[in-house]
Amino acid sequence: MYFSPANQTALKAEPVSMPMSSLVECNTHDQALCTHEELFCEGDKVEFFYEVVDGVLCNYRMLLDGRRQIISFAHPGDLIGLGQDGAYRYSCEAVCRSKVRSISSCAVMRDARKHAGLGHRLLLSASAELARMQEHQLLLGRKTAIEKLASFLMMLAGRYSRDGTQQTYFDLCMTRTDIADYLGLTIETVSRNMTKLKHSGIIELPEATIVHVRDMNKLAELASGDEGLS
Amino acid sequence: MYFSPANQTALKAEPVSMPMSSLVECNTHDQALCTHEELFCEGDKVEFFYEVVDGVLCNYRMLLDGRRQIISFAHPGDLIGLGQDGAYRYSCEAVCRSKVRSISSCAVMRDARKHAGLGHRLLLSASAELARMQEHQLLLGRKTAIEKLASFLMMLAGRYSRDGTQQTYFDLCMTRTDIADYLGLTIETVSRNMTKLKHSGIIELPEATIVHVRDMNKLAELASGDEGLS
DNA sequence: CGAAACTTTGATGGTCTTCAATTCCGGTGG
DNA sequence: CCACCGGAATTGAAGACCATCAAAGTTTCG
Repeated sequence: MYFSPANQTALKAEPVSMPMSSLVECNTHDQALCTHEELFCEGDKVEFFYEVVDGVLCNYRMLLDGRRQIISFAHPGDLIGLGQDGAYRYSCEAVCRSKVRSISSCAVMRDARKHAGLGHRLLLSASAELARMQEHQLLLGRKTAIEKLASFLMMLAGRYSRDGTQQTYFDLCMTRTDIADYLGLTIETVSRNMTKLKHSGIIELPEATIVHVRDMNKLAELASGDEGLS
Repeated sequence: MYFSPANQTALKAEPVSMPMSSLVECNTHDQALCTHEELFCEGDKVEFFYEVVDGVLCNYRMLLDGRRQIISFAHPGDLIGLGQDGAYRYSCEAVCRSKVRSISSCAVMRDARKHAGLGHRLLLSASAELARMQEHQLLLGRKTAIEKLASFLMMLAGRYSRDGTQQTYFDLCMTRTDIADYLGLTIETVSRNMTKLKHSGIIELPEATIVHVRDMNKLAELASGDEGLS
């Protein structure tokens, strides 16, 4: 059986060749959101797609009793709202001050029929999304708390990468609650394991939401799940 | 906040209007697989897409130490292998005797550029897949063992539905190991909770892999997570 | 029939959750 | 400037749920 050398690769941001908005012939509208502001809600009618310009948003689903699962985070360049027909199947809110560009979903679907390029771009976006979700499912179903956290930090390091190299110093831009709801854990477990990573020298935490990765290899090992914390 | 009346709807098989194979101008090839036979492996070069003709297959990812997470099951009419570029990002094997129709992936991508219909069909397939995966993530991250199992049975009841109504009597077509690896549990936990469902009168188990749902409403309540087992 | 694979059931233990209290941090107003 | 406040994070103690280990029962199939 063959395993890709680095399971994390699928999590890296796929470089977006061109802003979506420039491929569609219609007006776009920029919108600023403050922390925890809702972009749309599960069940809302789909009228727009959104391209993240700045900040971070999260797509999430909830159970009736309030349990929440964050499906994915959307970073600058990411598209939000693809693959919906009719009504959104999840909610979306900003996890920090953010900016999005809204694009008429009708216009996109109309143009997708005419221009093969746009259709292809949509399919690529959907593919990237699928890959990230598969990685996330493996994490949710089979990784331990510390492996989940390590994987999460690796993902962010990849997402915030500049010219292909992972970032070792970045702002999480979110609370422990957001992290917990993404990893299927509680805030206490996230906090405890963050402390473990700190005490083992793998990361530093200048502030609660600012991470400095000191040992990316060890972090990657932990994330891949084939090694525990010594 | 709005919640769709039944969270399970997204899990129902989206009726496939037309077999994929009839939309592509190329030779197709039917292939029979026996239980646990591999269709392809993570890392393999993508040369074909597959349309399930009969049986059930599973897409899965593994960690180095053998932990396995089943990403999705593929039932008749489902497509396998979409959204890959270059190499498969997961492995695929038959969970029971199955038949698949292989279609050249090059031919599909070529035709997708020419025929808007095919491109649209692919996008729809990808959308349906995304919806199912979101549901699955909520399950993996936030549901209890019994809720997971109830959700799983609801999904199968929807997938095996005839003319829109859920099936109350069906064959799981898979072992406890497969179920456990799909739900992020162990076989023992699956077995214990299957017994709980049986003892509470919600289901009957004529055989280990054959389920007869006696109380679909109660099962749905359990699956939605807003009610425990009395 | 007999062996192997699968399932069920029991006993025990570990990981993560829950509940609770304290600390930390940013912002506000005295 | 500092006390005060509220939200977030951390830390501790106890408990629940699920995993692990082990053994017996069941089914399948040569």
